Amino acid sequence: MATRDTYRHGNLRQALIAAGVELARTGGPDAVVLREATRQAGVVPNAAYRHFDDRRALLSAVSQAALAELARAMELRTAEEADERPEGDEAGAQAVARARLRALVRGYLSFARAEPGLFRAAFVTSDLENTDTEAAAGTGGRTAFRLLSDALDDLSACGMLPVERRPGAEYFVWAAVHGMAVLLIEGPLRGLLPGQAEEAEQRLLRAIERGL
Amino acid sequence: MATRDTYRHGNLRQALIAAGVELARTGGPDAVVLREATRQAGVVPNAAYRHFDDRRALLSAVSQAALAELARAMELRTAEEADERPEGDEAGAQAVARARLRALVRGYLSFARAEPGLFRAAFVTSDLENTDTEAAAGTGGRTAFRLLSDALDDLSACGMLPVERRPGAEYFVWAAVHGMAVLLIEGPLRGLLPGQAEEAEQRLLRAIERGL
DNA sequence: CACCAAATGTGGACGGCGTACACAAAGGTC
DNA sequence: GACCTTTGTGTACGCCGTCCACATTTGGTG
Repeated sequence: MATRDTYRHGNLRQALIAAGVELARTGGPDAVVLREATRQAGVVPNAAYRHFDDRRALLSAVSQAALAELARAMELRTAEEADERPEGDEAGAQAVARARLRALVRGYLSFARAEPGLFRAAFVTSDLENTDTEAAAGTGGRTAFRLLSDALDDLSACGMLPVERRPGAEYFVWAAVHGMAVLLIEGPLRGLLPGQAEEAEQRLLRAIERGL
Repeated sequence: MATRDTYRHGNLRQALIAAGVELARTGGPDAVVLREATRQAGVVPNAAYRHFDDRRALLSAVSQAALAELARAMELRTAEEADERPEGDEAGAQAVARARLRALVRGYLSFARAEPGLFRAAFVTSDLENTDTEAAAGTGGRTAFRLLSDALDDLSACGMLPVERRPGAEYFVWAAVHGMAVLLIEGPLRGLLPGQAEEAEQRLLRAIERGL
C-alpha cells in the first residue's frame, strides 16, 4: 500500500519481511505470497529478487522473525513472573528456577494460541539451519530453544535435575511443549476454552517436572 | 500415467487419493498438486471436482490415508514385540502393558523418520475433524491417537498409572511423542544417525514413563 | 566533476496452478 | 427406447513464481 517518491525504496528487504510476517499472522506460512508482499511494499514483484533468492528464502526470513517473536513472548512471561516473586531466599533459588521453567513453557503455549499463524510459520520445515541464528533470537539474544535449555541448566545447578539426566533433557521438554502447542492449535485440543487450556497446561507442566 | 479405454475411469476417487499419497510421500503436503494427481490417473484436471470440492478436500483425504498408514505402522510394531514376548505370567501383565506403550511410541517415531513427507501430510492443519474418522484408522479400526489412549487404559488397569493421573495423560504422551517426531524430522535433531535417534527415543521413553 | 560499475527497481513474458462454466458421453430407470 | 443423473472433457480466467532485458539511481575512481 505504501507509495514512494524516490526510485529506491530504502529498506525493501525489511519491508518485505514485515509484510510477510503480517501475512503469516493471518493465514500461516501458505499466506506468505511473494507478490502480495511486494504489493504491500509498493514495489513490482521482481524487486523482491534483489533481496531474496526466491519465495522460500523470503519465507525463511519470515520464519526467523516469527521465532524471534516467540522468544520475546517467552522472555516477557518470565519477566512478569519474576516481578510477582520479588525475593529469593537461600532455598528459594530452587523455587525461582522452577518458576522460570514454568513461565517459559506457559509463554510458549500462550504464544501458540494467541498467534497460531505466526507459530506455524515459525516452524515451516524448509532448510532451517536458521532456527539457531541471531535473527531468530529474542531481545536477550537467546532463541526459544536456548531459553528452555538454559532454564534446565539452572534447574540442574539447583540440584533439582540429576546431572545424569541433564543431557538431552531439553529435547524432552521441547518435544512435550511443542507437541502440546500443536495439539492446542490444530490437534484434538483445538477450540478448548481458555480455562480448559489452562488446565491442560497445568497437567503438562506437572508431567514434565515428574519426567525430568 | 495409466491410460484407459473406457470413458469412465471406474475408481477415480481412490486413484486420486493414491496418487496424492505418493506425491506426499516424496514431497510432503505441498507436493499434493491436484493437476498432477489427475495426470497420473490419466484424466483431465476438472474430473477431480466430481469427487472432491477442491484441492483442500483432496489433501484432507490424503491426510487421512497417511494417518491410517501411521496407525498401521504402530500396530505392526506392537505385533512384532508381542511375538518376542510370548508368555505373560500373572505379574507380567504389567510388563506387557508397558511394552505395548513402548512399541506404539517406537512405531510412531520410526514411521516419522521413514516417511517424513507422509508424516507431515498426515498432520496438515486444515479442517481436521478427520483425525478421528474411520478412514484415518489402521487395520484394527483404531486411530494412532486411540491406540495410545487404549494403551494408557491398560497401564491404568494394571495399576501402573494412578487413576487420578489417567485423565489427560494421552495428551501428555501424544504431545511428547509428536514433538519428538518433529524434532527428529525437521527440528534440531534431524539428520541424527539411526543409533543416536534410538538413544534419543530411549531417553524420551524413560521421561514419559516417569512423567505419567 | 565526469564517468563508469554496481546496486536496485521496472516491464513484459512464460508456464503452471486452482477453478468456473458449458458441453459430451456413459449408465440407470421407467 | 426416452429421460435424467453421474462422470469425464474443453476452454478459459486470474493468480502465482520466476526469467530476461532494460531503466534509474548511487557511490567510488579518475
